[in-house]
Amino acid sequence: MPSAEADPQTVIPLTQPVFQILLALADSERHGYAIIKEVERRSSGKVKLSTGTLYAAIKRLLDDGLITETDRRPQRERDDERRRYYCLTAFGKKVARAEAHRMVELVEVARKKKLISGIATAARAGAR
Amino acid sequence: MPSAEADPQTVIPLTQPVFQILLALADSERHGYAIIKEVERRSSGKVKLSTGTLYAAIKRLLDDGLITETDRRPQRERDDERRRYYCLTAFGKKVARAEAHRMVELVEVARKKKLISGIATAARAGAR
DNA sequence: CACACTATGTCGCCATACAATATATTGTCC
DNA sequence: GGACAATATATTGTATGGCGACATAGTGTG
Repeated sequence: MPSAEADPQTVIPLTQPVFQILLALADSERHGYAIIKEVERRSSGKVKLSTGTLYAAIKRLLDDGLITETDRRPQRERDDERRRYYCLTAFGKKVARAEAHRMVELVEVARKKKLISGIATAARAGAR
Repeated sequence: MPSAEADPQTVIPLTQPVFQILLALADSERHGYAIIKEVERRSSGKVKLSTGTLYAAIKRLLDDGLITETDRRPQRERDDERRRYYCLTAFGKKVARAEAHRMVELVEVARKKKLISGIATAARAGAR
Protein backbone atom coordinates (compact mmCIF):
# COMPACT_ATOMS: atom_id res chain seq x y z
CA MET A 1 0.00 0.00 0.00
CA PRO A 2 2.13 2.91 -1.21
CA SER A 3 1.46 6.28 0.32
CA ALA A 4 0.25 9.33 -1.54
CA GLU A 5 3.84 10.42 -2.04
CA ALA A 6 4.64 7.37 -4.17
CA ASP A 7 5.70 7.92 -7.75
CA PRO A 8 2.84 7.50 -10.24
CA GLN A 9 5.40 6.38 -12.85
CA THR A 10 5.90 3.11 -11.01
CA VAL A 11 2.34 1.96 -11.79
CA ILE A 12 2.26 3.33 -15.32
CA PRO A 13 1.35 2.30 -17.99
CA LEU A 14 -2.03 1.12 -16.77
CA THR A 15 -3.89 -1.71 -18.41
CA GLN A 16 -6.91 -0.81 -20.51
CA PRO A 17 -9.61 -1.93 -18.06
CA VAL A 18 -7.87 -0.23 -15.13
CA PHE A 19 -7.68 3.12 -16.92
CA GLN A 20 -11.36 2.80 -17.79
CA ILE A 21 -12.14 2.25 -14.13
CA LEU A 22 -10.11 5.27 -13.01
CA LEU A 23 -11.80 7.40 -15.68
CA ALA A 24 -15.19 6.27 -14.42
CA LEU A 25 -14.25 7.33 -10.89
CA ALA A 26 -12.56 10.59 -11.91
CA ASP A 27 -15.66 12.78 -11.68
CA SER A 28 -17.81 10.87 -9.21
CA GLU A 29 -17.72 8.08 -6.69
CA ARG A 30 -19.37 4.95 -7.94
CA HIS A 31 -20.07 1.35 -6.97
CA GLY A 32 -18.80 -1.60 -8.99
CA TYR A 33 -21.81 -2.28 -11.14
CA ALA A 34 -22.20 1.44 -11.83
CA ILE A 35 -18.61 1.51 -13.11
CA ILE A 36 -19.43 -1.25 -15.58
CA LYS A 37 -22.52 0.64 -16.77
CA GLU A 38 -20.77 4.00 -16.96
CA VAL A 39 -17.90 2.60 -19.04
CA GLU A 40 -20.37 0.89 -21.33
CA ARG A 41 -22.50 4.00 -21.72
CA ARG A 42 -19.56 6.31 -22.29
CA SER A 43 -18.14 4.04 -24.99
CA SER A 44 -21.52 3.52 -26.67
CA GLY A 45 -21.46 -0.15 -25.77
CA LYS A 46 -18.01 -0.78 -27.20
CA VAL A 47 -16.24 -1.42 -23.88
CA LYS A 48 -17.77 -4.04 -21.63
CA LEU A 49 -15.94 -4.84 -18.42
CA SER A 50 -16.56 -8.38 -17.22
CA THR A 51 -17.21 -8.79 -13.52
CA GLY A 52 -14.11 -10.99 -13.28
CA THR A 53 -12.01 -8.14 -14.62
CA LEU A 54 -13.69 -5.46 -12.56
CA TYR A 55 -13.69 -6.94 -9.08
CA ALA A 56 -10.15 -8.29 -9.41
CA ALA A 57 -9.00 -4.85 -10.55
CA ILE A 58 -10.83 -3.12 -7.68
CA LYS A 59 -9.07 -5.40 -5.21
CA ARG A 60 -5.69 -4.47 -6.67
CA LEU A 61 -6.51 -0.77 -6.83
CA LEU A 62 -7.47 -0.82 -3.15
CA ASP A 63 -4.27 -2.68 -2.25
CA ASP A 64 -2.16 -0.22 -4.23
CA GLY A 65 -3.90 2.79 -2.72
CA LEU A 66 -5.35 4.22 -5.93
CA ILE A 67 -8.94 4.01 -4.71
CA THR A 68 -10.73 3.77 -1.36
CA GLU A 69 -14.12 2.63 -0.26
CA THR A 70 -16.30 5.53 0.91
CA ASP A 71 -18.87 5.71 3.65
CA ARG A 72 -20.95 8.28 1.84
CA ARG A 73 -24.17 6.89 0.43
CA PRO A 74 -27.09 8.37 -1.46
CA GLN A 75 -30.51 8.87 0.14
CA ARG A 76 -31.92 5.62 1.41
CA GLU A 77 -34.71 5.36 -1.11
CA ARG A 78 -32.20 5.45 -3.99
CA ASP A 79 -29.64 3.24 -2.33
CA ASP A 80 -29.08 -0.50 -2.44
CA GLU A 81 -27.50 -2.15 0.60
CA ARG A 82 -25.41 -4.46 -1.52
CA ARG A 83 -23.49 -1.64 -3.13
CA ARG A 84 -19.92 -0.74 -2.25
CA TYR A 85 -18.87 2.74 -3.27
CA TYR A 86 -15.36 3.67 -4.37
CA CYS A 87 -13.52 6.90 -5.14
CA LEU A 88 -10.05 7.93 -6.25
CA THR A 89 -7.40 8.71 -3.65
CA ALA A 90 -5.03 11.63 -4.16
CA PHE A 91 -2.49 9.13 -5.43
CA GLY A 92 -5.07 7.54 -7.73
CA LYS A 93 -5.85 10.93 -9.23
CA LYS A 94 -2.15 11.58 -9.79
CA VAL A 95 -1.84 8.25 -11.55
CA ALA A 96 -4.88 8.93 -13.73
CA ARG A 97 -3.43 12.32 -14.69
CA ALA A 98 -0.05 10.80 -15.50
CA GLU A 99 -1.62 8.09 -17.62
CA ALA A 100 -3.77 10.63 -19.46
CA HIS A 101 -0.64 12.65 -20.13
CA ARG A 102 1.14 9.59 -21.46
CA MET A 103 -1.75 9.09 -23.90
CA VAL A 104 -1.58 12.69 -25.04
CA GLU A 105 2.07 12.11 -25.93
CA LEU A 106 1.24 8.92 -27.80
CA VAL A 107 -1.48 10.72 -29.74
CA GLU A 108 1.04 13.40 -30.64
CA VAL A 109 3.42 10.74 -31.98
CA ALA A 110 0.60 9.07 -33.91
CA ARG A 111 -0.28 12.45 -35.40
CA LYS A 112 3.28 13.09 -36.51
CA LYS A 113 3.35 9.69 -38.15
CA LYS A 114 0.12 10.52 -40.03
CA LEU A 115 -1.95 7.88 -38.32
CA ILE A 116 -4.65 10.37 -37.37
CA SER A 117 -6.72 12.24 -39.92
CA GLY A 118 -6.26 15.90 -39.09
CA ILE A 119 -9.91 16.82 -38.80
CA ALA A 120 -12.62 15.95 -36.35
CA THR A 121 -10.42 14.74 -33.53
CA ALA A 122 -10.82 15.24 -29.84
CA ALA A 123 -7.70 17.37 -29.73
CA ARG A 124 -9.45 20.32 -31.35
CA ALA A 125 -12.02 20.55 -28.59
CA GLY A 126 -9.29 20.76 -26.01
CA ALA A 127 -7.35 23.45 -27.82
CA ARG A 128 -10.18 25.90 -28.24
CA MET B 1 -3.74 -15.09 -40.46
CA PRO B 2 -6.65 -12.75 -41.16
CA SER B 3 -6.75 -11.07 -44.53
CA ALA B 4 -6.53 -7.33 -45.11
CA GLU B 5 -10.32 -7.13 -45.04
CA ALA B 6 -10.50 -8.28 -41.41
CA ASP B 7 -12.00 -5.91 -38.87
CA PRO B 8 -9.37 -3.93 -36.94
CA GLN B 9 -11.76 -3.80 -33.97
CA THR B 10 -11.22 -7.49 -33.33
CA VAL B 11 -7.57 -6.91 -32.34
CA ILE B 12 -8.18 -3.68 -30.44
CA PRO B 13 -7.30 -2.53 -27.83
CA LEU B 14 -3.63 -3.30 -28.36
CA THR B 15 -1.24 -3.89 -25.50
CA GLN B 16 1.24 -1.12 -24.72
CA PRO B 17 4.34 -2.77 -26.20
CA VAL B 18 2.49 -3.79 -29.37
CA PHE B 19 1.26 -0.25 -30.02
CA GLN B 20 4.79 1.03 -29.50
CA ILE B 21 6.04 -1.45 -32.10
CA LEU B 22 3.38 -0.46 -34.64
CA LEU B 23 4.19 3.23 -34.03
CA ALA B 24 7.86 2.52 -34.66
CA LEU B 25 7.02 0.86 -37.98
CA ALA B 26 4.44 3.45 -39.02
CA ASP B 27 6.84 5.74 -40.87
CA SER B 28 9.65 3.38 -41.81
CA GLU B 29 10.55 -0.26 -42.05
CA ARG B 30 12.86 -1.36 -39.27
CA HIS B 31 14.57 -4.43 -37.88
CA GLY B 32 13.94 -5.70 -34.35
CA TYR B 33 16.80 -4.06 -32.56
CA ALA B 34 16.12 -0.78 -34.36
CA ILE B 35 12.53 -0.90 -33.06
CA ILE B 36 13.83 -1.17 -29.50
CA LYS B 37 16.17 1.77 -30.05
CA GLU B 38 13.57 3.92 -31.80
CA VAL B 39 10.99 3.40 -29.04
CA GLU B 40 13.62 4.23 -26.43
CA ARG B 41 14.79 7.32 -28.29
CA ARG B 42 11.29 8.60 -28.99
CA SER B 43 10.26 8.23 -25.35
CA SER B 44 13.51 9.79 -24.05
CA GLY B 45 14.50 6.49 -22.46
CA LYS B 46 11.22 6.02 -20.62
CA VAL B 47 10.01 3.01 -22.62
CA LYS B 48 12.40 0.09 -22.89
CA LEU B 49 11.17 -2.99 -24.72
CA SER B 50 12.83 -6.17 -23.52
CA THR B 51 13.93 -8.59 -26.21
CA GLY B 52 11.59 -11.19 -24.78
CA THR B 53 8.64 -8.86 -25.26
CA LEU B 54 9.75 -7.69 -28.69
CA TYR B 55 10.47 -10.94 -30.48
CA ALA B 56 7.42 -12.69 -29.06
CA ALA B 57 5.27 -9.76 -30.19
CA ILE B 58 6.85 -9.75 -33.66
CA LYS B 59 5.99 -13.44 -34.05
CA ARG B 60 2.37 -12.76 -33.13
CA LEU B 61 2.12 -9.70 -35.37
CA LEU B 62 3.43 -11.76 -38.31
CA ASP B 63 0.92 -14.54 -37.58
CA ASP B 64 -1.93 -12.07 -37.33
CA GLY B 65 -0.94 -10.30 -40.55
CA LEU B 66 -0.22 -6.88 -39.05
CA ILE B 67 3.40 -6.83 -40.21
CA THR B 68 5.52 -8.60 -42.87
CA GLU B 69 9.16 -9.24 -43.32
CA THR B 70 10.59 -7.24 -46.22
CA ASP B 71 13.27 -8.18 -48.74
CA ARG B 72 14.42 -4.60 -49.13
CA ARG B 73 17.74 -3.90 -47.47
CA PRO B 74 19.99 -0.86 -47.19
CA GLN B 75 23.30 -0.59 -49.07
CA ARG B 76 25.62 -3.42 -48.18
CA GLU B 77 28.14 -1.29 -46.33
CA ARG B 78 25.44 -0.08 -43.94
CA ASP B 79 23.70 -3.42 -43.59
CA ASP B 80 24.13 -6.24 -41.10
CA GLU B 81 23.38 -9.76 -42.31
CA ARG B 82 21.77 -10.71 -39.02
CA ARG B 83 19.01 -8.13 -39.32
CA ARG B 84 15.44 -8.97 -40.24
CA TYR B 85 13.39 -6.02 -41.52
CA TYR B 86 9.68 -5.59 -40.89
CA CYS B 87 6.97 -3.22 -42.11
CA LEU B 88 3.26 -2.68 -41.55
CA THR B 89 0.76 -4.43 -43.82
CA ALA B 90 -2.35 -2.59 -45.01
CA PHE B 91 -4.23 -4.30 -42.21
CA GLY B 92 -1.54 -3.37 -39.70
CA LYS B 93 -1.84 0.27 -40.69
CA LYS B 94 -5.62 0.12 -40.31
CA VAL B 95 -5.20 -1.34 -36.84
CA ALA B 96 -2.66 1.33 -35.84
CA ARG B 97 -5.04 4.06 -37.06
CA ALA B 98 -7.97 2.54 -35.19
CA GLU B 99 -5.94 2.28 -32.00
CA ALA B 100 -4.71 5.86 -32.34
CA HIS B 101 -8.30 6.96 -32.80
CA ARG B 102 -9.35 5.07 -29.70
CA MET B 103 -6.67 6.97 -27.77
CA VAL B 104 -7.89 10.30 -29.09
CA GLU B 105 -11.32 9.46 -27.72
CA LEU B 106 -9.87 8.50 -24.34
CA VAL B 107 -7.91 11.74 -24.20
CA GLU B 108 -11.12 13.61 -24.93
CA VAL B 109 -12.83 11.86 -22.03
CA ALA B 110 -9.88 12.56 -19.75
CA ARG B 111 -10.03 16.22 -20.76
CA LYS B 112 -13.75 16.44 -19.98
CA LYS B 113 -13.07 14.94 -16.58
CA LYS B 114 -10.37 17.56 -15.93
CA LEU B 115 -7.52 15.09 -15.82
CA ILE B 116 -5.48 17.06 -18.34
CA SER B 117 -4.20 20.54 -17.69
CA GLY B 118 -5.46 22.68 -20.53
CA ILE B 119 -2.14 24.14 -21.55
CA ALA B 120 0.99 22.67 -23.08
CA THR B 121 -0.53 19.43 -24.29
CA ALA B 122 0.09 17.65 -27.53
CA ALA B 123 -3.43 18.40 -28.63
CA ARG B 124 -2.55 22.00 -29.44
CA ALA B 125 0.04 20.97 -31.98
CA GLY B 126 -2.57 18.96 -33.82
CA ALA B 127 -5.12 21.75 -33.81
CA ARG B 128 -2.94 24.44 -35.26
C1' DC C 1 -44.33 -17.16 -11.67
C1' DA C 2 -40.86 -16.66 -14.75
C1' DC C 3 -37.40 -13.74 -16.47
C1' DA C 4 -34.47 -9.89 -16.83
C1' DC C 5 -31.78 -6.72 -14.24
C1' DT C 6 -29.03 -5.23 -10.38
C1' DA C 7 -25.15 -6.35 -7.50
C1' DT C 8 -20.93 -8.61 -5.77
C1' DG C 9 -17.87 -12.11 -5.92
C1' DT C 10 -14.69 -16.50 -7.22
C1' DC C 11 -12.33 -19.84 -10.31
C1' DG C 12 -9.62 -21.46 -13.95
C1' DC C 13 -7.64 -20.99 -18.41
C1' DC C 14 -4.95 -18.52 -21.47
C1' DA C 15 -2.29 -14.71 -23.33
C1' DT C 16 1.17 -11.61 -22.51
C1' DA C 17 5.11 -9.00 -20.28
C1' DC C 18 9.51 -9.28 -18.86
C1' DA C 19 13.84 -10.79 -16.74
C1' DA C 20 17.27 -13.98 -17.49
C1' DT C 21 19.97 -16.58 -20.37
C1' DA C 22 22.17 -17.96 -24.75
C1' DT C 23 24.84 -17.08 -28.86
C1' DA C 24 27.43 -14.61 -32.24
C1' DT C 25 29.21 -10.62 -34.57
C1' DT C 26 30.95 -5.81 -34.78
C1' DG C 27 33.16 -1.75 -33.05
C1' DT C 28 36.16 0.72 -29.91
C1' DC C 29 39.63 1.72 -26.60
C1' DC C 30 44.03 0.97 -24.36
C1' DG D 1 45.79 -8.25 -29.46
C1' DG D 2 42.64 -8.48 -25.74
C1' DA D 3 38.81 -6.67 -23.23
C1' DC D 4 34.54 -4.76 -23.27
C1' DA D 5 30.44 -2.46 -24.94
C1' DA D 6 27.18 -2.49 -28.44
C1' DT D 7 24.55 -4.75 -32.06
C1' DA D 8 21.42 -8.47 -33.26
C1' DT D 9 18.18 -12.34 -32.70
C1' DA D 10 16.03 -15.85 -30.07
C1' DT D 11 14.13 -18.94 -26.13
C1' DT D 12 12.60 -20.09 -21.53
C1' DG D 13 10.45 -19.61 -17.08
C1' DT D 14 7.64 -16.97 -14.05
C1' DA D 15 4.14 -13.86 -12.75
C1' DT D 16 0.40 -10.96 -13.76
C1' DG D 17 -3.78 -9.92 -15.55
C1' DG D 18 -8.06 -10.39 -18.64
C1' DC D 19 -12.05 -12.68 -19.27
C1' DG D 20 -15.65 -16.17 -19.65
C1' DA D 21 -18.18 -19.12 -16.68
C1' DC D 22 -20.18 -19.93 -12.60
C1' DA D 23 -22.32 -18.80 -7.96
C1' DT D 24 -25.53 -16.24 -5.13
C1' DA D 25 -29.17 -13.27 -4.08
C1' DG D 26 -32.28 -9.35 -4.07
C1' DT D 27 -35.36 -6.32 -7.10
C1' DG D 28 -38.54 -5.21 -10.65
C1' DT D 29 -41.75 -6.31 -14.40
C1' DG D 30 -44.97 -8.55 -17.59
